[in-house]
Amino acid sequence: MAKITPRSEDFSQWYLDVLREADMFDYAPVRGCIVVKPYGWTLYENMRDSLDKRFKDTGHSNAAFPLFIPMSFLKREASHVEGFSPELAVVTHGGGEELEEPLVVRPTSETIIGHSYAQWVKSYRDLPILINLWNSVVRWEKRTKPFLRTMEFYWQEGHTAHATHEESWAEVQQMLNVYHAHGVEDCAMPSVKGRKSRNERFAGAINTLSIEAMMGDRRALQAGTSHDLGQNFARAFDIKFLDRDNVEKHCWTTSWGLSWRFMGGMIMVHGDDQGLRLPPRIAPLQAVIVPIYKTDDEKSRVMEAADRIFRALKAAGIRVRLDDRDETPGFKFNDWEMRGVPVRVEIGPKDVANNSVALARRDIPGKAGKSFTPQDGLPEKIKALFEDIHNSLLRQAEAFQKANIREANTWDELKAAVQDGWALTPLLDDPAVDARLKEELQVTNRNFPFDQEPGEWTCVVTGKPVTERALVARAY
RNA sequence: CGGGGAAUGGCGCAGCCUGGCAGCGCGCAUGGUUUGGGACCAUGAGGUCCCGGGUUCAAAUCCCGGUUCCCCGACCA
Repeated sequence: MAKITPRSEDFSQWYLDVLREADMFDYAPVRGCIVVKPYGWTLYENMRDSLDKRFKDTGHSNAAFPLFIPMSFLKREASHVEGFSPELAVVTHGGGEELEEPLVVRPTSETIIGHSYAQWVKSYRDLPILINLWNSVVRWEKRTKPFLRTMEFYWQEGHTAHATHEESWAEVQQMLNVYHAHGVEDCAMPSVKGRKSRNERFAGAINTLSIEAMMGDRRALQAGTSHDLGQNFARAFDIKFLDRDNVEKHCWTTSWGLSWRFMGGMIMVHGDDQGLRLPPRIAPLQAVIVPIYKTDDEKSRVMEAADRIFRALKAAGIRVRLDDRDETPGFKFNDWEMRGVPVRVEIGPKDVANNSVALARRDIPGKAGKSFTPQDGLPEKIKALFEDIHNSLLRQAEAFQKANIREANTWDELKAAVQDGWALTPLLDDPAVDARLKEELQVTNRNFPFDQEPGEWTCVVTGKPVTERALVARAY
């Protein structure tokens, strides 16, 4: 009864099968848009909440800005409008009448934020402004895939304004680190921090940083980006302040975003042929209890114990469900495995007699992941198991990533390396170089990783001397 | 937006070529037997055959137009 296509057979189909079987989403009647079902949305909420806490911890506050942006706002920053115009949704009519000025459905909020910041900032005392938005944006995509690329997507966008470039640049780096830590610590998802090539920069930025994660099919996913906007938007929107030296100056602004694509990425990193494997810290359900019985007498004894355990786990703060559905245990095992629940607690008549339970961990399939343990101290044991599972998922993902990044110091080595993995290769930061990678190898420069030894290298495309290497891969 | 595939009950599909009662498996409902890795039997419910037009005595089937999904390319988080 193979409901899920094996990953090795067709990774893309596997991804869609998993989302369906885990009850994450529905297709919507609108092209490129999706309905997120409770299980999928709860997962998103958990990721959102853990990220939101990190934003608050670094001094940011949430706010809300309009969905509609006057077309003229977008046009104020030349490269910004040039970058986004092909994918804008534009409202031309309202209340039955044609609008004097079309309204753009926000593809991102830099411009309308800029308008407000210009009013809010008068003095260096007003800085920095550290604001984050949780919202959805619309980009008219040609080709979509649930969570990874949808026309409307939910995300957060941070927008900050600073008095100096030193300070804004520190913010840009800090938020990239926040994204990376969220991946590693909340989602057990490793990624590579680095600088995007000029060609891959955000429209209107002077520098863009990214974290790149390796999916289960070895393709790269840009999981989060952080932009140094320099003074481009400050100039376009007149965000100026009077500094200590009584000189009027333009602000330095940043923006940084992470979308529900990250969730799709996490699924593609951890999932296996049985379905989802969710990291405990963000899983909608961390544990599920499956009662096992034959007779009514057994049922009453088992359910009594199962309910007691359920209450104990819940009281300990564990997100747990007692699965009392009228299904066979085997069905429930498979069902919760598809949904990626990290820990399963099985309790049957023998366990009631022995004051024990069977614990099964999702990260280790089959009997190998099963163990019998006393009921006493179960909440603590399960919490410890969560840590184990988190670390095990992280280690597996890290090992996979490491094993599939190869050094390539010549064009031929690059060509070979990107067939089934990533290449770390000396590359000149030049749009023409990026273009050639795309044309000839269907790969892109993901980023120039920060964590590398500077050296004397020769660009594999141009033969020119370079001091750093880039990660090159096929990407989502 | 270019090339290729597809849309039939909740899910997966057959039927289409060669027009003639809309089917199968899973799921769902009810009853019974079951239950430590996707149980079984019986009975039953559930359909604008993606949408619109055309051809025909008759269209899931043929023709035209459109929508959506999947895969491969160009663009993006």
